[in-house]
Parts: sequence; structure tokens; C-alpha cells
Amino acid sequence: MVASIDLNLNLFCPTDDSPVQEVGFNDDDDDECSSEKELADDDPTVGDLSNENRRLKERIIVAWEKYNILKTHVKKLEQEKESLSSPKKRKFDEMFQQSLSMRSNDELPVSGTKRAYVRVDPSDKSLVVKDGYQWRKYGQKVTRDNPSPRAYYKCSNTPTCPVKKKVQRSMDDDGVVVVTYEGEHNHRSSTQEAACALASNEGGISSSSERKLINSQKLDEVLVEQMATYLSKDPNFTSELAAAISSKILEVETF
DNA sequence: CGTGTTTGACCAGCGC
DNA sequence: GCGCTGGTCAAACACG
Repeated sequence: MVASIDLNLNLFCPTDDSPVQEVGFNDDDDDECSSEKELADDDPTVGDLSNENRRLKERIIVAWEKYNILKTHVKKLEQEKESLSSPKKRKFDEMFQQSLSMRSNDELPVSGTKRAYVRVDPSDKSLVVKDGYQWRKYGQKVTRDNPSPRAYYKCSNTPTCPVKKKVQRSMDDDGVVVVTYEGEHNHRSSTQEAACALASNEGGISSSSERKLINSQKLDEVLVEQMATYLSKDPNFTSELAAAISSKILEVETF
């Protein structure tokens, strides 16, 4: 299997408009998955771990907010710089930013379709985009207006799921792929499914407190793993993190 | 052997 | 009707 692009964990991103609904700090998920508060009620050990988990989550959220502030700042600088570049690139960047700011289906080109632009490694020629669902490729075509091939996928999580997606590298930027989703999933994503399964039922464990402790740990493992995967694959994050760290070091050195 | 990918063939829609 | 194009099918193939 070739390297793939990971769309997972746009959990905390306020501009996220992908159809991916992942396990995260989403209030809606509380009805489906057992909460940590519940777990902490009847076991002091679980309670300690839950507090620890909460602290870690808060730190992640703070880090994410700082990342977004840095990202906004870098974006501003880039826009200033890019305002002097070619009209073609400017037009693409406008479209790119527009796509990120889309909040509802009403703004999308075709009703029932959702489009996502995903930054990828330009050297990676595969058209695989991980988004928490399972896809089966059923075709590939070279279209007239774009020399790079367009791949056609059907959702294979359930046989009855009608969702399809098209994946094609952007004509203007090799480092971006355009993913067009058609239809609505009639099931949860595999990551949601896994996390909820872990949180709701675990066979072979007799003690309920033991089960809840393991559930809580595994749920957080999933969260942390997804967070780490997403952040580590975001070139903006790594570069901005490096910049932030170096600026902090410089601040300290000046004292 | 089961599952997923590749790829040429086929089909439908559209414009001329 | 014809040709072009995008989308889908399905047999062959690869891989674990």
C-alpha cells in the first residue's frame, strides 16, 4: 500500500468543513458514547485518571488555539507576500481559502456534494485520502481540463452506503488534491465506530470499573494518536511550531 | 482465497 | 447522427 493522506482529526479546527465526523470534543457524541464523568463516579482511580485526561485535553486545546493564532499570522504574512505574485496563483489561493471557509451545503457548487482541498506531498502520486471511512476504488479517468487522473471511490463501510468521492490533484498546485464527496453516509466512520465500541462495550472484562478504566484509556489513546497524526503531517504546524520554539528560546536568551 | 486496485470497454448526456 | 466527455462496470491482476 502506498503512502496516504490523512484527513483525520480536523477535530478542533474551526474552519473544518469536511464531511468527516470524528471522535473528538464534540458535544453531540456524548449521547452515543459513555462519558468520562460517568466513569469517574464510582472509582477513585478512574477519577484521578479522568482528571489527568481532562488536564491533558485542556493543554491540547490551548496548544491548538496557539497554533491557530500562529497560523493566522503566517497566513497574513503569506498573503502580503503573495499579493505580488502571479494572478493565476492568486486566483487559486482565493478559491482555496474560499473552500476552507465554506460552512454549509448551500454554499457548495452542487447540492449534496462537499468539496475538500487537502495539502499533500507533491512527490506522492497516490490519490489515497484517509478520512475515517473505508473506500473502494472503482475507476480512474484522465479528464479533459486536468492532466492528472481523477480517481473514483465508493464507500465500502456498508454495502448500502450511497456515498461516492472523486479525488483529483489540483491543476494549479501539485501539493493539493481536490476531494469531492457526493451523498451522505448512513453510518458512522470507522474511527467513530471503534471509539464508541470501546466506550460502550468491552468483552472479557468482568469488573465494570476495570472496563471503564480501560475504555477511558483506549479512548484517549485514539484521541492522542489522531491528534499526533494530524499535527505531525501538517507542514504548517511543524514549521510554525519550530518558529514558535525558536522565538521562545530567543526571548529567554535576551534575559 | 478474499479483498482491493487497475484499466480497457461501455454507456449516457450534451453540443454541434 | 456523430463525436466528445465524464462516469461506471467488470475482468484481470496484485497482494497479504
